[in-house]
Amino acid sequence: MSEAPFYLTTPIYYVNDKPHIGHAYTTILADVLARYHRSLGEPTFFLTGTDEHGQKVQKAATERGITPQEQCDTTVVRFQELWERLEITNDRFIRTTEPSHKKVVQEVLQDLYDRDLIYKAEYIGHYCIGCERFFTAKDLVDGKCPECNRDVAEILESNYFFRMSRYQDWLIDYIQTHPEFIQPAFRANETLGFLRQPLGDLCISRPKSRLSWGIELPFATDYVCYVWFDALINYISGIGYRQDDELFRKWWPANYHLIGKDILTTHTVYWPTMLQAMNLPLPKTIFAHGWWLTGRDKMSKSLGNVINPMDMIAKCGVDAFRYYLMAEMSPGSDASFTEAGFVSRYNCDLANDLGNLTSRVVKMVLRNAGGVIPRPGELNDDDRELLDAVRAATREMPEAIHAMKIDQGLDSALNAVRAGNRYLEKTAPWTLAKQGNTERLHTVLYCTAETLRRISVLLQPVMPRKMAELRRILGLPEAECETSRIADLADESNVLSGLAMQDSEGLFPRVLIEVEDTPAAAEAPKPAAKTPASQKSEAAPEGVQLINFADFSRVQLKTAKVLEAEKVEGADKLLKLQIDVGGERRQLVAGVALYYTPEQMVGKTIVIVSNLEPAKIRKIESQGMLLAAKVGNELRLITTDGEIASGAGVG
RNA sequence: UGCGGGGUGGAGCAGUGGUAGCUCGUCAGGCUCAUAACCUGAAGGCCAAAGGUUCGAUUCCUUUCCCCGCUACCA
Repeated sequence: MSEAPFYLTTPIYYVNDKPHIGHAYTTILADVLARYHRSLGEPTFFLTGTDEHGQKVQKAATERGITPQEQCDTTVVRFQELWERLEITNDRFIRTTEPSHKKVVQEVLQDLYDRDLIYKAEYIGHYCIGCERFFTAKDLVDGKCPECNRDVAEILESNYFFRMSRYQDWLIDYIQTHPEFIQPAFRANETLGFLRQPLGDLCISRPKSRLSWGIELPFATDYVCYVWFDALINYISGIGYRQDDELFRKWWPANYHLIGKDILTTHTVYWPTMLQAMNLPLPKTIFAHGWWLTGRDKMSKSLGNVINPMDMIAKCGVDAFRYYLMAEMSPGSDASFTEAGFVSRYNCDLANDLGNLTSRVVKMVLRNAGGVIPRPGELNDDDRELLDAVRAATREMPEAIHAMKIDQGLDSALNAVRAGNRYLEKTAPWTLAKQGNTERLHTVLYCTAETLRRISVLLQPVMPRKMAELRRILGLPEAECETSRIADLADESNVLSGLAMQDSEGLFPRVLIEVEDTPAAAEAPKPAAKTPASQKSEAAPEGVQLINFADFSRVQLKTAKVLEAEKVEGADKLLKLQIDVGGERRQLVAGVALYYTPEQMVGKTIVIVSNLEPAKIRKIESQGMLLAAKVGNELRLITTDGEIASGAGVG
């Protein structure tokens, strides 16, 4: 087997975040990969950790009246405990507040500064006193604070910049000549698309007056290092860069940086240019995975549809949770997380196929072979067919792992399990027992047990606890239960015969779906529990949602008279209207410019939604919405049949 | 509006320049060792649409339509 070292990382998670399924998925994926590579006999190093500097930590600490470091120390355990619970076997957990990391960051900064790769520049910033926040010119709306719409103060600010722009052409060339560098391939295209625009220099500092919780710039002690520059360096500071050369040389460059697709640019643009500036080789592959969706929406806290990993673990256990995440998503694309899908996969793959196969073998060995795994006789074609199916899975699993197609590897393993159930059906050991055909019976029981043993090895990286339990059931010595290596499966000597099989309550007991299961609801992806807002009405046919009168009454429709109308500068679909609503003057922005000229609008009586919350369109406030009928390329205003006072209620 | 992703049998998803595959579901049958499980068989797809490249495309190219995310001149 390969002796090449294998180094992989997850992003470091922001310590102030609450762990959610996105964190859990990335980390479990990394853990599964790490375990597989160890299982294949490769020296492996798996790094994860937390990003602990920045505004949010500082703010949270201030609110709680503790130091930022204390804030980090109390929140970091949320990740550490979850990883322990999820059986994560990272070799190191790096925190960006560790002295060793800070030292490395400072040395890198000093080195780049000495080589004129970091420089100081001044620019105008905009500060909102009310919000206590800075904005760039681009952020402002009508020259005002985008948050509170108040005036902002212009402040001359200085910061330090990394000369990222000079690496643009080099990076484009590198990405084009290294197809394995950014995976999946379409993410490389995305990065190249980003690089078609001129690449600016990267601001890497914040004045301490604005942000004090960070790593001090060694050449400018009134500044701290800002976000990514500090965080990205963890990938090398965590394995001994500028601390232990031998260690660093052993692991760098990384085989994989696993990331979510949301932080693609930082990893495929910022980080490579930083490494190039440091004269370090680039990681072999940056792999961006997709997101877990519930129904149609991205899982996010703001949508309130986060599935708490812990909830699902409580239901079926950590191993099943890991299995589901790995089997259900093809790494790279998005996938849906539904409770129904979870339970279905658990019952089908784990309970019915694997758990049940185990149970069948256990019961027959206990009943028909005195509880001891028997010695096989001559193998016939059926036996060889089964063992070949297992060998195929043993071959396909490493291929799948190296191609980052874990879902397919698991499918191969499950195919071997199904072959086991098929084999029992074909050889019918229960009949052999009745016939007293002991030799054949023993051979069949042995082959099935051996199949289970090998499958336990193939699936151990995904389900470490349950596969250890399976190995215990097979009577393997305790020392061999917790760890196993695919690399050892090449040796096919008979290790099971003579072992005392242990009875089992059931490896994966079936679970019942608790959710109410109308046929339609079972088919459609279920929204996660507790998403009242997204639940569509169930009575309405074909997606039309019925509302009751009370719902309708909430919408206030009124007549209005158009007083003035003008085109919105730089927008070809919008008109800005001044209207009269029963004596009240309002401004309204309407997307009707393609159908009505401003002159046509003036004097018209229109119908508006008068209690719609104001919104900004093209930075212009719109206080309501006019009604119009539209089909295809035609649009007609809704107006009244004859004159009526403006401000009249419509209903 | 722009960028990105996607449209494959009832559902969820793989996949490949050369007879279209998996899981679930459905229907029929079998078995009874087993976790109301397991096994066999069947039905069900012109791989979104139209062009093009090719000896040949679901797979490559172009255009169109639809869906999703972000975005936007939806409000």
